[in-house]
Amino acid sequence: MAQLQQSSVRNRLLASLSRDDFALVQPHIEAVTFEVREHLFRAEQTITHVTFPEYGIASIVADTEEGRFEVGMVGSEGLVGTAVVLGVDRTPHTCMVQAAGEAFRIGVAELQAAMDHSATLRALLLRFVHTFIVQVSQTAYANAGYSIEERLARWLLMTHDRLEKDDMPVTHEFMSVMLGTRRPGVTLAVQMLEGTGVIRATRGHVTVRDREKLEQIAGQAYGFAEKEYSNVFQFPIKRDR
Amino acid sequence: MAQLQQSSVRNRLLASLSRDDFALVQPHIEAVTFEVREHLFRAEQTITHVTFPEYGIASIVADTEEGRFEVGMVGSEGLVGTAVVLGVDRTPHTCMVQAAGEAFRIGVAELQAAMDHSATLRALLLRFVHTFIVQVSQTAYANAGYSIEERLARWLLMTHDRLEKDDMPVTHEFMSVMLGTRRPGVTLAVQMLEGTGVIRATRGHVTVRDREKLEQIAGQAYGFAEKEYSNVFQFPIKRDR
DNA sequence: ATCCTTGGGTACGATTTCGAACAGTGGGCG
DNA sequence: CGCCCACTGTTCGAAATCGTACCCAAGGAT
Repeated sequence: MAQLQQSSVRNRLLASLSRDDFALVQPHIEAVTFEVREHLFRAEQTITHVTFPEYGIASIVADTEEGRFEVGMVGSEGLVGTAVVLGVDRTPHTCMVQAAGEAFRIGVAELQAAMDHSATLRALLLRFVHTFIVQVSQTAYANAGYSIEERLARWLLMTHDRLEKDDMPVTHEFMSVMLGTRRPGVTLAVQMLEGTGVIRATRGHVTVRDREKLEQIAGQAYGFAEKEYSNVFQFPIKRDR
Repeated sequence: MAQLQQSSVRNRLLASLSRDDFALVQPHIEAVTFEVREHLFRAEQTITHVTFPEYGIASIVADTEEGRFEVGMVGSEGLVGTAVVLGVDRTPHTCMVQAAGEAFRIGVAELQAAMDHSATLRALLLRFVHTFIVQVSQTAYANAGYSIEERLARWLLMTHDRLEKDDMPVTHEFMSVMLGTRRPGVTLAVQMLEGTGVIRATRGHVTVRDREKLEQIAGQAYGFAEKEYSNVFQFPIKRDR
């Protein structure tokens, strides 16, 4: 494979590395593609790689005896495998692909070595972990006090932030798992959102039509994690396009 | 002040440090006491210290325009100020004392320097951050799918884990803020728990009487964060006593 | 063109929680 | 000793969500 050029990297973290830090990890990076429903790692299994998405979205879900539900999502703004960055090579969480895409990944040992070697690399990755904690805590907040419609609005916004198109291929069933509610509840919420014209829904697809109004509907359920990300990194989660 | 001996430290993280790592931070440690409702740091304000509780409990709460609610709690098993450990000196969260106690604390710059210097110190503190992420994600999980009674049971268990006595000084009002529900809902939940004999409630106090049954009531809402902690550290959150 | 699987729409009673009052009451304080 | 107030108990209608079931429709597969 031709040597990877940093300038062609879309992932915000990799793209933000200093020249030296990029040179440190570059030899160990490999390009991969991932498909919907694929698992990047499973609960309680040893994690082998840390993944930096280029396109697509990965969901971090908690697996319990009573089903799974989403605690966070990561696209090209971040990395998958925060546990590894924190020095733990397994976690009770599972990582599942929510939207197919491409990514760069690096082996656990190689990343650990690079992080031990470079304080600036370490600092960058740890700052992302901080923003991820805020994201998870906002999930907790949204689950505690917001209606299904508001939480769905939040989820659609977060997905929209991480995709290039306004059209997202998702089913009601899938969204109900992500939100931790029943499927008919999602159907009603979708209809309400569609009624106000902020989205259009067809079989297996949701299209965002009025993002601003969608943010109004989501209210405080959406926003503070995204604000924290841009505070910490000086650029927003959602890229201009 | 007489030189602090590691052997007399109760905080699990400080106590787990290697002799060398402890010597590294020891000169910068100062002992403090904290009172109920005191703030260790406030949302969006610069954090000056990282705190290692010896006794008592700190709550990490998210502050929003529509009130606050708890995303996690920390006692002598951990540290307060994960953002600093991750290289960020402010956060959108607020830290409030839930149960009065004592703690050791260290200035941000001194801790940063020590962490830069010692990979093993860094590794220990980062492992705690990992367990904290799992705790927050379990809060998200509990909020999504469990009744007030179950969530209250979880909260009481978590508090019980971090106190030395079975008696906790808390009001319904306080618990309702922590859980993000209305106060009368807590009153009902308390009565239900009291009815089955697992707790005894008096004005401003809750006493745990049957911890095992309380765990049964909490079900999956409690447990996986605690399991992860003991996985990572090889000792449980709750100390024998 | 037809089948059949998957996804979406609907219904309905049961249950939980909300929102907003208002009424007791324990115990510290003057 | 009695007042006062924070804390607890209770009520009630409204709203949201649940649990469960059944039917319809789209669109790929054969």
